[in-house]
Amino acid sequence: MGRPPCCDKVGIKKGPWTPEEDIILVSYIQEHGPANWRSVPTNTGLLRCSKSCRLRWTNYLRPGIKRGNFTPHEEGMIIHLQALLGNKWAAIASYLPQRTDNDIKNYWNTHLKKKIKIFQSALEPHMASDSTTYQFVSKSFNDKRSFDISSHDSTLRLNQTSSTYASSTENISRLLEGWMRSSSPRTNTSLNGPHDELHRNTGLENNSIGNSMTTTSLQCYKAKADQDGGDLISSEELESILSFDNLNSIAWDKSSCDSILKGSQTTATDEKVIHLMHEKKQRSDNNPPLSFLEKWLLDETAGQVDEMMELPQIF
DNA sequence: AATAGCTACAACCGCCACACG
DNA sequence: GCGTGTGGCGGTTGTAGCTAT
Repeated sequence: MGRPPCCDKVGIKKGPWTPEEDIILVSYIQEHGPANWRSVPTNTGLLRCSKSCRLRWTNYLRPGIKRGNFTPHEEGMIIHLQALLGNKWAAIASYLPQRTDNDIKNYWNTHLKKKIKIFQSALEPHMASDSTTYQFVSKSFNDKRSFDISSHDSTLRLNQTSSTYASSTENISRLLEGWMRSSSPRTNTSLNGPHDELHRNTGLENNSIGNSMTTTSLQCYKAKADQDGGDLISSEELESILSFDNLNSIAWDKSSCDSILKGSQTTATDEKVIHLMHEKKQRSDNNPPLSFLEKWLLDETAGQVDEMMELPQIF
């Protein structure tokens, strides 16, 4: 016997919500809070299923939702995070608190995917065989420090970025937790949340960590290494962890890495991770400036492939 | 003016993970 | 440990509005 539907389909209204329905839903939630969705249709008399009520609230009626055009900054973040995380719209949305996952998903499908596709097709004939669109776009963003991060301070903290980007350590921890879950056998999760778990695993105190993505990578690495039994962590996994730092182009400064590790027991793998980070920085330093590509990607009116044909000149 | 095609986005569907009895 | 209910997520669809012919 299959699972019964979330609600009785008979007599359930579908399609666009009317303003009257919205008012009923909003006033109910204002009174009772956004919980126990199953009881919402019954208690409000709405001829909608609980799921529909929840979606209407989370995607449209919830306070603090920003509507309208995406800014170039938001667009850049979506492109970058999508390249990094894939179609994890909820995770991406956690970095844009004013946008819903549905909004971001729609925007990606209707605007950005197209741009990337055109970009990719224009690029393909001219790209070296080991280059990918992601790497290219990623480098482009990194080189431009496009998320308002100064390129001069090697110990940058995320609170120097705009208010919406990676604005909380919780967001970062959530992201890392997701990675931890998918890349290693499931372990007991913390009673106090993933952030606490990270602190426990790394042995580093919250106030000494700050919001540095570099630090976060190291935390993640150490937690992973601890889970796997010390230094049993592959270069590939390390690279994967370190790729988090592409999020905001935190500078790869060896001295800051050393200071981060100060106070915790330094192992051979610690040295390995620092070495890898150093190498990564050197590679990144050698990348040619690609800012015009970023401009093109972020340009609402872009779309002329002709301009892209200029690409080989810079390679 | 009519209509075919396209675009944007709200809403729906199905699946999954987790909590709970 | 198992079955069930619920909420969350990502993919897809439906449709209103716009544009081109």
